[in-house]
Amino acid sequence: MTEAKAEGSEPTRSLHFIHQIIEEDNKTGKFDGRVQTRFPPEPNGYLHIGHAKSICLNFGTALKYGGKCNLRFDDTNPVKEDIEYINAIQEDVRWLGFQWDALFYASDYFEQLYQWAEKLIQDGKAYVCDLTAEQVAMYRGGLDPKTAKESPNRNRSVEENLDLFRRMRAGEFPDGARTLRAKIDPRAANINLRDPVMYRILHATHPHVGDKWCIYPMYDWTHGQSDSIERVTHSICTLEFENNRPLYDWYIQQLGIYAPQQIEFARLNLTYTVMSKRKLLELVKNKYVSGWDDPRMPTLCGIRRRGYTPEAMRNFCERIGVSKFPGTIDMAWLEDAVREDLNKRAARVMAVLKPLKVVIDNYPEGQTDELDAVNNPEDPAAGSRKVPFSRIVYIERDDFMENPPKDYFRLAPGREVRLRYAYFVKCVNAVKDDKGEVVEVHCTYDPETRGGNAPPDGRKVKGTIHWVSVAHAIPAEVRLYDHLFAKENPDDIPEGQDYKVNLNPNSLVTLTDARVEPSLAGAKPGNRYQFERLGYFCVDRDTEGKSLVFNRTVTLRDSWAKLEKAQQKKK
RNA sequence: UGGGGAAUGGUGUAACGGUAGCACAGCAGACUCUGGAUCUGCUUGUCUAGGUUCGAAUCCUAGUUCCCCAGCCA
Repeated sequence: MTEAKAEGSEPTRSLHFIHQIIEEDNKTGKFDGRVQTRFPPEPNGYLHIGHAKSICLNFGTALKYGGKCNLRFDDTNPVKEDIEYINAIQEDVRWLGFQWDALFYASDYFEQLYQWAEKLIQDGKAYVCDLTAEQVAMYRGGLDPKTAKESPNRNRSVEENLDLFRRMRAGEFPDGARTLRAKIDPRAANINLRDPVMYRILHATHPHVGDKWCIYPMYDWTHGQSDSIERVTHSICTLEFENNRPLYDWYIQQLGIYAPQQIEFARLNLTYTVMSKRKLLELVKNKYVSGWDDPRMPTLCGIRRRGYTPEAMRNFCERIGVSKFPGTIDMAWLEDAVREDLNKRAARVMAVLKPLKVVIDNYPEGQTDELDAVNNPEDPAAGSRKVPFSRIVYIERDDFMENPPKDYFRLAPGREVRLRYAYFVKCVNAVKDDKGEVVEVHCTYDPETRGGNAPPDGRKVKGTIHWVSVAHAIPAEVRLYDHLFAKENPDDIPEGQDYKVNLNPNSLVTLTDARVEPSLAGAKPGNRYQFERLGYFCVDRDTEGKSLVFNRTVTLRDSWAKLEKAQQKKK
């Protein structure tokens, strides 16, 4: 190894293959050093985490190279698209933290596209076909070109084609009666080149251009030229469009217009969820979830409601990288990304999810203490607050065990623990109901441990648990979320079954009897907190007036839970 | 069956003929008023077989496996 690292030189961070291509293009002057990308969603559904990867890539690339990135709706199919989606998509892109240079609609180019179509007809490069959809499929043959044959209408005269096409536009024919097809090669090895359909007849109202058209261009006839019109340099898209690139190139070449460079990358797959728009729509429509923004959904509005931050999302997209390998990323990465972000910024508070009453026998009745609690140990500027303490407190049910294993550090008969920020308490006895369930625990406290400090005798406790004062606590509803699907790969299903058999029946557990510390009074929807020792939570939009509703964004890392699980496995 | 792509630890991603690195997960330990955070250490990898070369994840040849395409969807 030579002295590769010159002193003072920046360690060069490695570029993924797309940025390598761009830097190479900039070096050779292919696009005069210009970099322009775009995010081109179809407004037929809500954006999901997979789109976030594309958004971060496209907008991030423009930002990195001082270029432009537009938002363009590829709205070529009015029967599936809707203004609801157009609005939601814009909101989601903004939430992620990006601002487009221009907002376009592919439908803005419909007239230009139509003119270009007439030009191809004039040049003998397109023809009107009378075959039905089924017939077209049959004539096109299977994957093997040997089974293909050409359309009987392939050699119509230019005049007849032009006349028919104009009458298609004029609305003379019913839906599906005819199509305009590119005259390329009926027996091409690449099936996309076997005289693809350019226009279909669709008497439908378009969400953006209304009833202006009754013929609509196919995506393939629209996408490349739209990029060309906008002068996109690097047209970044997902792998499945590799097969279509030769077709886009053909159109651009026949038209003799500016040619962007298409680069394909692998779309994002995540464990324990589905990303297909069709499936997400089905989950919403058939009420498997409460809506597009159900916090269990991988939609951007869903994870937003769940409490994820845009910073965490962008960081996640940065970390997973960009390549052409269609792998699946472990959901744990996403969770790690939010934890990392929220750890630095979320205020710590105490909340008891499943309350168990603790009476401190030797604490004076009617007395209240105001104890200092740190708001965020990761951020001294966050300051501190007062938390009220009194004779009866709630602790977490899971923090008491009558017959605990050795490595259980929490409260148990005869054991002493620290109540966070308050006192050491020692369990005297537990009171049970007729069913044998512990309903109340009695403790004594040590006044010398006020503030949670160790007593003069140097006594130590292994566990510190959280609590709220019964007299001061605020009731709250807490929604605990888990993976939407019970299997890493929801599509891993038994013969003849459906992916929905893998839905996780415990993906939502609602706790209606939680208590939170009084400082949370007046918390607003969207506010994020760390409930100490439990996880990160945010105030849900269902919160109204006094009734607080929290969503669990993600649990804290829990080495005790891990231990428990491991021990259960041993048994 | 035709065409287009891709293969590096459990997962994802670097290395561009010269020490296989990073992150997540996992394991062990330190520290701790969160079994949190932080810190330290560890396990695990170049699809296979040949070849070129002083030297191959990288170049060549052959094979294997996986993904995508047969909408008037995008």
